[in-house]
Amino acid sequence: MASTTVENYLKQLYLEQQALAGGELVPMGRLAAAMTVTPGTATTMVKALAEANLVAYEPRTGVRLTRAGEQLALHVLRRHRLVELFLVEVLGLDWSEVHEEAEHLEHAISDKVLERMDALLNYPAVDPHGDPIPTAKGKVSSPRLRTLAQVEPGTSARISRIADQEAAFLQFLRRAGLTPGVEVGVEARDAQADQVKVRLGGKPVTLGTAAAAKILVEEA
Amino acid sequence: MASTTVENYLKQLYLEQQALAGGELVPMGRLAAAMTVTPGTATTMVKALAEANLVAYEPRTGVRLTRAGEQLALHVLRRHRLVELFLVEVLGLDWSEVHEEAEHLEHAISDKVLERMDALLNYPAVDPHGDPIPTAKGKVSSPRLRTLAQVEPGTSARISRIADQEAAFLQFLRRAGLTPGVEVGVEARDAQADQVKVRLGGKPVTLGTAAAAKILVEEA
DNA sequence: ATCTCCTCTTTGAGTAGTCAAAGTCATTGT
DNA sequence: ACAATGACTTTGACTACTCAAAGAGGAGAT
Repeated sequence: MASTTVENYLKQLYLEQQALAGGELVPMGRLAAAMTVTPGTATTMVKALAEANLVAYEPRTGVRLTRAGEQLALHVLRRHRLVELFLVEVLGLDWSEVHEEAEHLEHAISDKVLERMDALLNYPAVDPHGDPIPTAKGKVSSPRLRTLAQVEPGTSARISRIADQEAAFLQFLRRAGLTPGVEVGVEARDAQADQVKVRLGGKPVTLGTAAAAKILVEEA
Repeated sequence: MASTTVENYLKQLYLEQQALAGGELVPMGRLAAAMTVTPGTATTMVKALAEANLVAYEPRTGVRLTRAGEQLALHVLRRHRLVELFLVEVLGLDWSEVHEEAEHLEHAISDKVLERMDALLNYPAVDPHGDPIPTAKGKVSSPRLRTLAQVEPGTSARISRIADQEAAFLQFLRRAGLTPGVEVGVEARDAQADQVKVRLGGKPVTLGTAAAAKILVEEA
């Protein structure tokens, strides 16, 4: 069985790979930063993961999950995201706090309990942040989404996913009403002022480009 | 924060202390057996716990929880038992399998989640096996109960608690209908044949003394 | 009174994960 | 072309937990 630590490395590696999009290798520095360990620690760990055939490692270049590693990572992610939704839907916790909780629970939940939660939640497709929940078989749907910063002014879009788990950011979004499912109209975009102006249900909201880039949308 | 390992030692020590009843020290051998580690490992660990003022340790005699250690143990036990009940009541798991699940979850649940579960379950007093759930403040009610093996033939009693978490034993009890809350009449007791005959709702059941001793009852 | 046995403790060693700091390598700028 | 820079790897060391095996202590049997 994979230890909690191994599960975390694989999960983080999966997320970094996604962030890189293309088939590139994840540089060690990124992985080390994501895991908040020193680079030496990441190197040591990755060598062990490569030994176990969970990753392919190119020294001084980077690292990538093998199929086996990816399956394991997706299983961890499935637990994480189902737990998050469960905490919100069943226990009534706030959107902004479930990520931290799930970070621990994802390693302690058996498959049996996981499938019960899945059934109780009626086999949901996405977690409270709009992130897709991998299936038990390890499949994820990941539609290509644009960010709110890329939407042409004058058009509107539906928020589908938040690409940041920071509690403070999520609390801001909830207060602003910028939650998955909500329809927003983009009014103006100003690269110089680093701003995007949107309108939701009549109310205007101004966001920095960096914040808008963390809000993924489907265009109408 | 106490590690998972430390939490388990404290919890097990609490349970062993209870089993001993009197104020005696728990011998190292018992603790080592309960933790399924070698005696040397238990000695090492107990010395570390004593250093942290969680236990009082008398070399070659035994070990006992300090007040601080007991509070921590009760907090772990509270998590364990609330989780068990939650798994049965909310996720519909079987009585016999929740102990194992809770064994892992008890270390991953935050206070916030715990209190939500407590509220959702309407502040229960006992877990699915009839074991009392300590309060958040660390109080436990432990009424003096007799075992089914001690009940006088001719009288009847109500099952209140099962002092064994073995899945196979619990499955047997469920099939036999010997679950907490059930009223049984004791018909005969035979020390020589090592048997207790009971009747529940008309049906007769015969148990060995050892099994009957693991069923705690309130007498009518 | 002492021998025996069993229980407990000590010692030496190993695994998993981590860091600090020294060493190596490739790229980048001149 | 080559020195400087920054990213990565290596090395040595530490913590937490564990076991196997050798050593010590005490309680009962003779």
